[in-house]
Amino acid sequence: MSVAQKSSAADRAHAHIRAAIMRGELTPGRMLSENELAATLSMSRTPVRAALTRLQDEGWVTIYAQRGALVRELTADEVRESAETRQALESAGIRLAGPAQREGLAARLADNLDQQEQALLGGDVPGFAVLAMRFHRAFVELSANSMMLSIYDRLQDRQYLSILRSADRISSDPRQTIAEHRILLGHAQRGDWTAFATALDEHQARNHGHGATW
Amino acid sequence: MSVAQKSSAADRAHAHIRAAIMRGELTPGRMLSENELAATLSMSRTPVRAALTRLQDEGWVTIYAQRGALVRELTADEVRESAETRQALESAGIRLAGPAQREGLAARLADNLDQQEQALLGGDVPGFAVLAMRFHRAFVELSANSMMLSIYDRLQDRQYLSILRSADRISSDPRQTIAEHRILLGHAQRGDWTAFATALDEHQARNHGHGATW
DNA sequence: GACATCCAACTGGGATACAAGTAGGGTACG
DNA sequence: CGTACCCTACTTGTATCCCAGTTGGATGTC
Repeated sequence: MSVAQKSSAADRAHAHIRAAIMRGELTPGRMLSENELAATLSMSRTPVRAALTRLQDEGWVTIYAQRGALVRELTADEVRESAETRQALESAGIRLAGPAQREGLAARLADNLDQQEQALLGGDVPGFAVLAMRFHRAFVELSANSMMLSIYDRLQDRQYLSILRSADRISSDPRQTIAEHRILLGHAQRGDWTAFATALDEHQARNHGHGATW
Repeated sequence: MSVAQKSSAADRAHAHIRAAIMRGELTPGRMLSENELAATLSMSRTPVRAALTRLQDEGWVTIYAQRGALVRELTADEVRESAETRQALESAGIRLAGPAQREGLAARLADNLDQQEQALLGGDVPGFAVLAMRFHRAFVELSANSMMLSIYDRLQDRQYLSILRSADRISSDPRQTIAEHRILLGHAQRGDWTAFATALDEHQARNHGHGATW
């Protein structure tokens, strides 16, 4: 499959705008014009429009009738609600996990944790954030439930920026975070899934409020 | 606010098609044409297209390029995954509930249960199904988390038909369902939320597999 | 009859044209 | 100077047009 997947103009527009927001080029409060976007992307308004409505469904922008699309700010409430929802799915993932799913978990978590430590030693905060996000995503993967996973991804995706920002705030004591992660890993290695679930709840409760989940 | 909310043609198209699917007029496997829909709705293809893409995002149809939009069938896997996800959110709702949210719960559940029994006595199975859905939705409402609630609504909404269908299958022993619901109510009335959460888990586990959650 | 081929009638994707609504600045008037 | 008004320059919403891809039946061939 070396041939590039032919994508529609609408998909390209969606990816472009979304990436620009994630990179921080398009900041909240910025007003987007269909004409302007169409011009920079060398396409007509039609696919741009489709992309914007999709971005609205995904929570990135708000479209005001006859006025334009506004890049949305994540409110504090939204961050909190999103974190709560993600935690709910993580807990469910643990509960739904069967032996087959649990099989390779400990090894993967251990590997991820090593990388987390290396990232911190190298001062790579964004790298650490991504790894921590993957660490938690692994719990939802346990569910073997693609619907849950897609919902989770959407939430985590949308929070990417604020998670990255909160990384700075938290980096004062990242060792504490990793220590808690290591406790989870220990339970997983021993196969004590009840203790694992309990520890995850506590871990989440401790992080409750700052928006990031790790 | 007696004036009817002015809605866009795209919104009308979306509501129309979605309602037709929910009513069972448009059955899975049916191929929808933009031209045909535009004609029956007396509008151009443009708003119809917007509606169809949105319906695709919501899981109602699948759009095949240059061929048309297919009304989707709910696969068994999808029903199972959806049920698991809904249960995850219900459990989270209970856990997140504060005293303020728990306040009126018992009364509301009791009222709902009375209506459930009346519906069954009257042989109103669809009515019973709707009431049972509301019963479970109440748990998610406890979370005071609008994001969770909207995700839950979308899942429940999409499963509406299969839930209604499974109502027939289950109606053989609806008293058992109501009895379990009454146990939950009892815990809520006593304020024993730990027992409530446990009973909910068991209740869900018992229903696991038939797609409906009640 | 079986099969390859072709072609016409569809499909949706995108570009463009037009309609309708909004916001804000300039202007006339008090 | 303040205020109401209006007009212009935007915006999105919808309609229409064109294009490329798909499909399935008619047709020709063996």
